Amino acid sequence: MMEIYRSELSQKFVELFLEKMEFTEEEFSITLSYFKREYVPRKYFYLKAGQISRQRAYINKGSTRTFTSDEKGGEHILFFAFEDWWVGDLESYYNQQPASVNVQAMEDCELLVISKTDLENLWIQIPKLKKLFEQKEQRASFATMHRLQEVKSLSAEERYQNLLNKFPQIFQRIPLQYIAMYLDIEPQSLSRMRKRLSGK
Amino acid sequence: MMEIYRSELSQKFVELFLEKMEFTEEEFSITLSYFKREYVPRKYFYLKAGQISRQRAYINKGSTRTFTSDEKGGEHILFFAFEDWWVGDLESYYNQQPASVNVQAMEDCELLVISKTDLENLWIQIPKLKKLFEQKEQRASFATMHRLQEVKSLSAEERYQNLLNKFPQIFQRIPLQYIAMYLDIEPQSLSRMRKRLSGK
DNA sequence: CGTCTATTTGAATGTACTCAAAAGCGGTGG
DNA sequence: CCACCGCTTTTGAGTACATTCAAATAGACG
Repeated sequence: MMEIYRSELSQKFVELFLEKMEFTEEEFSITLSYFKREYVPRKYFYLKAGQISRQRAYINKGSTRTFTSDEKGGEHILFFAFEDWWVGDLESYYNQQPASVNVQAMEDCELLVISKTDLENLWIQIPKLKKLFEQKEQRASFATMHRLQEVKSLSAEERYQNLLNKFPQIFQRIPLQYIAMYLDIEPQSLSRMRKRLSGK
Repeated sequence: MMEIYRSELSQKFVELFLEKMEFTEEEFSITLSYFKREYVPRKYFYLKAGQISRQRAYINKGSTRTFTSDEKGGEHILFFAFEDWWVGDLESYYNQQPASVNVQAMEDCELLVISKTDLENLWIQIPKLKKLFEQKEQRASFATMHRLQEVKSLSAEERYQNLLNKFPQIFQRIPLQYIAMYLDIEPQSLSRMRKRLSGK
């Protein structure tokens, strides 16, 4: 049995349970015992559209992109995700239906995952855990709404500035062509835009 | 006390509680006693950005648009809503913070509303009611995700076709200029597009 | 019937796109 | 260590399509 050690966990993961949720050490170690580590090397997929998502995943290390493909081969990035984010397709998870999105590692990823059945057992043992996941889902839902509002009301240039404000290091971790997919413009256009704006 | 009579309710509202949720007649009449009617004439606002949403609203009759305004005065429609839909700003409702969206009647609306405090009391009396609202929230969350995916991956023309497929009667109920805001194109462009596509 | 607003049509403009090629960068193996 | 290869980013030029500005038509409502 591959146990997950405390020392290998991100500080945020420990905080989440011990501080924010006020778990006892025992509750935390029970919880931890249900999680498994999953490594996803750069460019590999954690989830492919069409598959059924049977687990929840926490990013302990690395980054991912969640994207859809259109029939013309174009890819459209809905979200990037970094350490301390949860990723997946919740609709696929809850309805056990094919996922509509892909989740691909942008850097080598170490995920902490828990299967649907394990999680359901676990929150019988520790009821307040259910609240935690409901909270996370609500936040994810609000984030999706914010993203929709952003996409609808801001120009590509404004969205680019927003992204840089939120993640100033983004270009160190995510290649330009993917940032272009996030903004829904061509890499050439992003390159020109970047040049134009950096001269200010 | 303005009681709401069964005969004034849309069939869907009755079905929702009596059939889908398997309420008893008593549970249903308790539930109904908490709801109030609210009339919103065409062009009036049910909710304005900046206000705090303190209730949930069910559209018994009419239609609304949920939209954001940008600093240049542009308006961007996130959703239209018709009979049997729930509208509002959930983030504002749950966090008691200013709403980021506007909800405006596109036709004279009759809403069935329940305040946050009433709903909280009600679902102590009838616990399964909480499940219902959680379900509705989850569906709303998935709908937001679908809309985001649509906005990102389809062209204005494809989104127009989608809209027509989902609501063939849309032009009978929603003026062209608002459909243009939904598609994020200018009314002139929609007019030309419509002409072009109708000739097929 | 007249006024106000919404929609349609026309023509000119601009911005992001496409196609194409050059430059930059990273990794591998000689 | 450097030379080569593949891939990413940048730059250039021409094009297409929605936008803007402007005006004409159509519809709604008193």
